Parts: sequence; structure tokens; C-alpha cells
Amino acid sequence: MGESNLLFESEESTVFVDALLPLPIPRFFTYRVPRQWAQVVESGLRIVVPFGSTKVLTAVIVSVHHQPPKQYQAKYLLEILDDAPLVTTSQIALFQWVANYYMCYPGEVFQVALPAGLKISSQSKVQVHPEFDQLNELTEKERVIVEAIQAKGALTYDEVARVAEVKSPYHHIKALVGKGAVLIFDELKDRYTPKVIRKIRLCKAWEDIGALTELIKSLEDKTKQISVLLHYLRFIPVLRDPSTNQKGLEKASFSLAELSDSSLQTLLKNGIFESFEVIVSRFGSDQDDFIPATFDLNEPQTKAYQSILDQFQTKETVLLHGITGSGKTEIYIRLIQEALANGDQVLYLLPEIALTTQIVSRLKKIFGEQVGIYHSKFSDNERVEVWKSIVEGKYPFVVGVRSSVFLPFSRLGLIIIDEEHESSFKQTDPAPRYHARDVAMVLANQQGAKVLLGSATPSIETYYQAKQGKYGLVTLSERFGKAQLPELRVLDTKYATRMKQMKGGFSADLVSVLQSNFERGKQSLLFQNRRGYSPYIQCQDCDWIAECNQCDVSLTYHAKDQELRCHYCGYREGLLTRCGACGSTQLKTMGYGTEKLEEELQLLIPDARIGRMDLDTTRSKTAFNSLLSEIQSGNIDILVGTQMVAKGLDFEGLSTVAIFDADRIINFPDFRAHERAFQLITQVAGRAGRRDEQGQVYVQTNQPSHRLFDFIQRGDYAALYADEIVEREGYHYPPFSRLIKLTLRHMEAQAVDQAARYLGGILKERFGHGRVLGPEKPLIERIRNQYAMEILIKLEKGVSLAKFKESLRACLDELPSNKLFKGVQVIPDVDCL
DNA sequence: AGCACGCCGACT
DNA sequence: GTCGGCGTGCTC
Repeated sequence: MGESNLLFESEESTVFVDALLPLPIPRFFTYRVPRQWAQVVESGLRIVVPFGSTKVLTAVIVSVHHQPPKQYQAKYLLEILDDAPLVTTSQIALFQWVANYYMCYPGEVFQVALPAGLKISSQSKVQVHPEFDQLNELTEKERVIVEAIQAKGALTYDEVARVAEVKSPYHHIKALVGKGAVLIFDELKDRYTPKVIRKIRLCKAWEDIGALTELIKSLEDKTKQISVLLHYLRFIPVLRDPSTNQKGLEKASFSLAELSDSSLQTLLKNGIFESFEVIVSRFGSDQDDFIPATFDLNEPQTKAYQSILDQFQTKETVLLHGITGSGKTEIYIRLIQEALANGDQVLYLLPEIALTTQIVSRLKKIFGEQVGIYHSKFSDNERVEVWKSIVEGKYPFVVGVRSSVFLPFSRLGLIIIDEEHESSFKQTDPAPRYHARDVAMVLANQQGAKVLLGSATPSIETYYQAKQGKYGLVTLSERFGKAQLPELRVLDTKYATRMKQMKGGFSADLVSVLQSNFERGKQSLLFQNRRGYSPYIQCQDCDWIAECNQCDVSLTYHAKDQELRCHYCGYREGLLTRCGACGSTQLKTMGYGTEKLEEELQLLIPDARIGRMDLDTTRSKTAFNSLLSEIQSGNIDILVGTQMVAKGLDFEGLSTVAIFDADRIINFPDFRAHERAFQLITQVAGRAGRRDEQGQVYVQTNQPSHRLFDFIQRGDYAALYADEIVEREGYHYPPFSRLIKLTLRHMEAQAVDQAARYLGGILKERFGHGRVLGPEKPLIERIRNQYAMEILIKLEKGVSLAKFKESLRACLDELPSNKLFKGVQVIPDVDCL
């Protein structure tokens, strides 16, 4: 082989990788692979790459090839983080599908898919050049910066900005680099640190029974040491089974038994014990209370279970429509066990809010080590662990929230989506604005898995698909055991007001119901979907209302902290004593939040022990759990709560449920308001009387004859559906069309207005006036000083979505060409809720 | 998305 | 003359 040939070969065989970066950029980036890694690169590995002049990012390899880019010089990748692929090819395909469908970038999907612990944090830091001493050559600002860096050793750009009080530290730093005063370096750290425990075991020589008995004898007079050894043998029966020694005993066990640490050290020193470290799962091993599943399905459950299996023969997706308390969970468990026995992976998706300790601990008891939990209340380290474990084939069963559809599954057999109708499966705020239920179906399709949707109150869209025969449908209409459906009574607040029977927001009837239930020693639940004390405060003299100065919303009064808060931007200020307009001191709290209900109720029923469950009282995991146990142990007579009491909460003593303000739920300005009201009220009502006694449900409303109450009372989902589907068809709403919402945002109201009107015009012209609604002002016009306008596009079924989106994308891309609209953000939300 | 570069007005 | 503002375009 000649020399030129060799050269040629090496040139040809330079390896490049295309990488997916966690950024909103519509393409892959190509990097050159250093020779020493040419053999190890493969798709799915995480790599560290330089990006721009200062940034360093974690990316993932999507392909390996030999084509040097023609337009530019590829940079070298800096590091390879994994020995084996951490991201599967099918995941990357899914990311691309999501990006394409929801009109965002694959990098944005990648960004939410990967737990933060798997992304390296790169912070460019600056340090003072070790040989620099020309302080007098610097400007005043520069000297301040250099001194600050010197004091701390090193600073990030952000810190420089803060210390020196400059907006753009880059200018200064660049100048300083030029003068040889400072150096820039990157600090990389893999933020994931596995949890390690130190263990102790006998050295190999003593595993032999003979040697061990000799040893015990020889230590006879060393009482401290012998008790340490005996402690070990009590837990690890080496004499009976030498193989148990391998796993050893936690070091902590000795100190816990108050054994002398110095004796242990002596034994270690003398080569009797040895210490070693093991990486353990952060989810404590629950082997001790491993309880095998020993329940039986009742007859309706068995039938439903059979029917699901039958329908899976021909359908990819089955809807299990089972009323609250019908025992859907047992059916899920059966199906999960079956899938696991088949060697399949299982994903059980739950809405965030429902993922309470209750259901998780139940599943953990049944599935033990097989189940991994993927949830935002868990630390990032724990999420990293779930991810890695799935790759390694551990955790065949994952219970998780929305984002767990992006986990690295490879052989999914079943996906269960519980509370299928829950809107929290749809991500709305940052891109990707995906619906986990719909992504799950694509995932299932990819992996050949079946999907089971479960709900007591299915979404209209899903039920329609089932009715059309696209999904299988299984109905469970009997409550488990002998439990009866709760009885629903409507309390007319209009009438009560006329008869002067209102005590604050409470009708006399509601008070007496709660009072007598308390006297009977029963627990009650009062539902009001609004946190804080009062949603607004108003001047009694001039009607002025305190508003957030960054958003167009009233400020909510929080009594506990004596402050006014904006629930949209988080702004807070102390409670006002005077009206902001006329200076009057006649300020009154208006409307009812959970805090105020708690307070008023305490005055109305002084002896009752009242608890409150909302975002403000359950911020931490511990607060939530302790509140739960208070309820369970009967230390709370009446629980006031928001949304969160409606989901997943399941406790025995609860016999009465009251909905404080049903009107607010029913009259919400949205085409889904009735569907949502039915779901919410049914769900809250379902909390009552889950065992032997029939529960009571009371609803305060000023429209007592509203059809919805009749439907809810009879548990008549079919009636609701029949009603709604007609409306949906008439007005071309889902499931008869797809909705795409465009939100335009800008600091200037006028810019948003003009851009929205212009874009609306173009879209109407291009896609037809019937398909484009708006532009309209959203419910809240301004948030964080950003004005917004919305345009809604309805696309009837049958229109090519791909073609439409392409065309829409073109419209959006040409918008900034008009100087008037520069800087106006347009955010598409596909299948918006 | 950042952020670097460049061009502009407002100050030591 | 420097500093900080913002607009624009690029990042392999």
C-alpha cells in the first residue's frame, strides 16, 4: 500500500456524526469524530459538542457517516458520554414525528424528553490569568471585574454581570482576554451522581465454616469485636449459606445497632471484614413489604377484562369506560401482569395531579422491583435512574406522567392511559405542545403495543372514535362491591339569596348539611376550584379592583401571607390599606377562594376540624403526605380543596361532597365547558361514599334546572355525549375537525393587533373564511407585559394535515418580512385544548 | 434559543 | 472617545 493511498484512505475514512442538539433549530449538526473514537461512535450515544464560540452542549448522535460537509468546516466533538446508546433510534424517530406534528423542532422534543441530569451543564467561566499583573492597564470597570474574579477564583458570565453590574459582560471579558488578563474555560460536569452505599462483608477466607468457627473462638475475649461479628452473622447467615456473604451488610447497620465503630475498623484492618460500595436505586427497595397480588376480579370486571383482550385482537386501542368506583385499577393490574409475563414492557400514564402516593404505593406493593416511577415530584437523579434502568432492561413497568412517553422503551406491549380525558396530558406552555395520549398511540404503533384508555368520563373525541369503531369499547357500569352511586342534590343559591338564607357564600342548606354530617362523625369535602383567599379585592366607594401591573388580571388576596398575588406571573405585594384610585379605606375581599371558605366555615361550624388542600398547602411532598395521613386518620372533619382533591383521593370516611360554585365551572367560556363540568363534578362526586354507605353530593348553583345536573345525577354519560356531539358537529369542533391555535405575542398591543389582523386576513384568504376564526383577544389579554392575540384554525377531517402545515409554515415564515410585525412571536398549538 | 457583531445615541 | 441599547443572523 503506497503512501498516497494511505493518505487518501485516512481522508476518506474520517468519521462524522450528525447530532441532534437541544435547541429550536430545524436541522442536525455535523461534527468530526476524533480518530481515537472512530470505532466507537454509534447513533444514540450522547456527546459533548462545542456550539458557537462559548457554548458547549450535550447532543445525541443520530447518524454516523463519512461525508465531510461541503459548506463549512465541521468541528470536532469533545467527548463521548456513554458506553452504550442511551437514546434509541425509535425514540429519535418519535421526536421527529412529534416535532413535525406539533410544529416545533426535534431539539425541543429532545430537550423535554431528556431529564436534566442527562444533559451536561456547561457554564463558561472566567479566571484571572496566572501571569497577569498589569492592573494599571485596565479601565475602572475592568479592574472591578478582575478583582471580583480574583476574590472568588472563577466566575461565570452571569456572575460577572451581577458583580460588575453590567448588562453584557461579554464586551468586558473579551477586552480582558485581549489584554491577557483573564482566561475563559468551560466547566463540564455530569450532574448525575449515582447513590452509593458502603457495605461490609467477611473476607473470602472466613466464608468457610471451619475457618469461621475458629475465628469466633479466637475473638472470644474481645467482646466488642465479637458483638460486631455476631451482629453481622445475625443478618447474614454465612454458616448456613456462605453465598449470602457476597451481598454483605450495610455499614450503617452497625452504627444503628450502636456497635463500636473502632472495633469494626479493627476487624477491617485485620482482614476479617472488607468494605465495598454498591450503587443502589434511589427508590428504596421495597422487598420487605412485597405483597403478591391476591385479589380476584368480580364478574363484571372479569367480563370487561375478557372483552378488552378480545378487542385487542382486532383493535389497537380500546376505551374502558368505567364509572368511578367500578374497579378499573384491578383490570389494569391484570393486564399489566399478563404483559409482563409475556416479557413485554408496560407504560402506565397518569395525569400529574393523580399520581398520588395512594396508587403508586399500591402498584409498588404488587410489582415491587419491576416498577419504575417517573414523576416530577421525584428528583432529577431519580428520573435519570429510571431512564438508565429502562435502557438496561430493568423496570419493565413504568408508571409515569406525560413526559414518560419519551422514555427509551424497546419492547412495549401495553400502554395504559388512565383518566384519559384529563387535559393535563396536553402540554401547553413551552414547546413541544404535545398531547401525551396521542403521542402514546404513535409510540404504541411504533412498538406494536396495545393502548388501553381508561376513564369514567371519556373525552368526547375519544368516545366518538370508540363509537365509530376505530377504538374498541368496553363499559363497566357497576360499582365495585355493593357501593351505590352517590345521590346528587342541587342547592339553589338564587332562591336562597332571595329568601335571605345565604351566610357569606354558603346557603343555609349547605351549612346544615355540613353541620349534621360533622355531628354524625362523618367527613365532608368542600370543593372550590380557586385557591387563595379571594380572587379580587374591590373598593366599596369607587368599585376599583386591584390588578397586576404586568398582566390583565385581578390580584388574588392570600390571607395567610397577608399579600396580593398574581396567579399568572407570580407578582406579589403587601395587602393594600387604601384604594389605588380614590384612597378610600373601604376595601372588601370579593369572591371565594379555598382560604376564605376555610375561614368562614370555621366560624359557621366552630367545633369542626377543617383542613385545606390546594397548591399552597401541598407545595412539598411531605406537606402533601402529612395532610393525607391527617385525613385518613380522621383528624380532619371537613376538607376544603381545589382540583387536587378531585383526583386520586380515596378515603373511607368521606360521605358528603359539596361543590361550592358549580356556575363558575359550567359557564366557563369554552366549547368544552359542559364536557369539563360533567367530568369535574362527576369526579368530585365520585369521592363520596366509596364503601358501604351511599354518598351525598350537594351542588350550589344559581341555575338548578340546568340539564347538566340531570345528566350528572343519573350518571348519564351517553346523554352528555349525545348533546355535545351535535354541538361539535354543528360548529365544526373536534372530533369533526382539528384545531390549530396561533398565539401572537408582543410587548406592544398595537403590533400584536396589526400582525394578528394581517395574518388572519392572509389565512382566511388562503384557507377559506370558514376555517379561520379571529383574531380574538384571549381570556387574559396581557401576561407579564406581553400582549396576545389568538387565531383559531379549524381543519375538517380529510384535509391533508401535512400539506396544510407546510402552507401555514410558509405564511408564518413570511410574516417578519413586513417591518411592522417584526418581533411579533407566533406560536402554533396543534390540537389545542 | 443564546449570543456575537454591528450600528446607533448618550454620557464620562 | 467609551458604554450600553437593540436589531440581525448564525450556530456544524
